[in-house]
Amino acid sequence: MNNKIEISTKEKILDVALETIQKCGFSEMTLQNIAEQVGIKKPSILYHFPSKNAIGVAVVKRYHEYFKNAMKQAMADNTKTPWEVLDLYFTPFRQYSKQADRVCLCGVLASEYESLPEEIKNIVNEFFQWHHEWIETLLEHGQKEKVFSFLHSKKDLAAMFFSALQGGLLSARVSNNPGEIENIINAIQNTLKSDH
Amino acid sequence: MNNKIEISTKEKILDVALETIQKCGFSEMTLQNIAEQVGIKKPSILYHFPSKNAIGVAVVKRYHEYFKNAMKQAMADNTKTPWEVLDLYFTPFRQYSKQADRVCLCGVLASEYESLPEEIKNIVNEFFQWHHEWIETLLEHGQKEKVFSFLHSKKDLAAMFFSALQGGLLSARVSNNPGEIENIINAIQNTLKSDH
DNA sequence: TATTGACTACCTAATGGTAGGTAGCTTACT
DNA sequence: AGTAAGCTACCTACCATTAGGTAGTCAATA
Repeated sequence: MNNKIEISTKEKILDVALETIQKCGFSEMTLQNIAEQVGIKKPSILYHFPSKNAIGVAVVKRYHEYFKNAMKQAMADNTKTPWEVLDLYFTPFRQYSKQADRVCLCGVLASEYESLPEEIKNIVNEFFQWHHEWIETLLEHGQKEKVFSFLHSKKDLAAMFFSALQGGLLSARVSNNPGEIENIINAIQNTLKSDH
Repeated sequence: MNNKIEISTKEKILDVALETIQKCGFSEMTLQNIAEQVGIKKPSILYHFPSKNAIGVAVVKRYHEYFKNAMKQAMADNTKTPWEVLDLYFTPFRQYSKQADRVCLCGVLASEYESLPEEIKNIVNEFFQWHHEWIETLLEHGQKEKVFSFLHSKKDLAAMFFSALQGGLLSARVSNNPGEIENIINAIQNTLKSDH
């Protein structure tokens, strides 16, 4: 019996690719580098994926799906308060920030947007849209249940919160201050308690 | 007499380099591309700058100086209210957003931070720090003069505002919605009017 | 024995950068 | 004033390296 969880080469490639893009961007991600980190030779990468772009597409799709699934679960759980759901939403941002040198994948891709292949652009676009809408939905939910209280439009707030998280990760890394994302999270939470 | 404002080749190189980085990132900026856009050949670029990295350094320095000077002027002008100074601060963000395909130079560089030469990292770091501090100073100033009113700590707010602007530019470009930065600006302004 | 997953060897294009040369303008000296 | 030296701003030609990607091979496995 093999107790180890076998991670397929394909998954390993995606893991390494994700990390590389989060650290240095898509255009700095090279097949050679991935190969070395995975422990195989460059052409073997192209056995698992037809091209570099295809790796990019797979990474972003998987990333996006992760968020969607995690939040779908959180929303489905009726025992969770909006505050708890919100906190769960912060989790990956907190995690990446803690690693200090990683930021949101789609934040990076948004930075090099104009040079991305069309297919990746589209997923990044969907990612941004989905997050805006999801936050808006959560705000609405929390407002109805009278746990969130805020003054501005849900749309403006959702835009600001998501943008602040994206920018916050960048700022935390540049300043080498992983705790900075907590400042952002504090500010977001306080904005939703503006009934004093 | 020559009425035309002569832009030196050196300045032209920096202009093109700035635009390219804002659109596609530092690692996508190539000497070949710059040369074509400036209208000279690749090796001539290296007559004006010793290396690609040196171009990067010069671009970021100039960019940072621009902000510092503009805000120094605005602060020195005593006829300007904090609201007006804040609005002036938003100007470049509005401008880049309007062009739809450009975002903040240092936002992009923050995205590819881990692959940047040390010298550029340092300036980007300074840039972020300067903006955080500058916003904090403005908030303090506006609070003292009782034109801004807000609930959270100045530090948290400054972090959130700056990060939101950075992220907002990314979001606006990805969503192809230049107006999105206005949502962010609205949310920021409203947060400073929380006395109702 | 057919398939899977890796390999070696190689290709073309593009990258940052170098070497060496040249037309045209300034400056300095006789 | 004429000319020689030197500088400026560009050029062509080239180099080593690396990029993504291809062709063909080989060994283990099911």
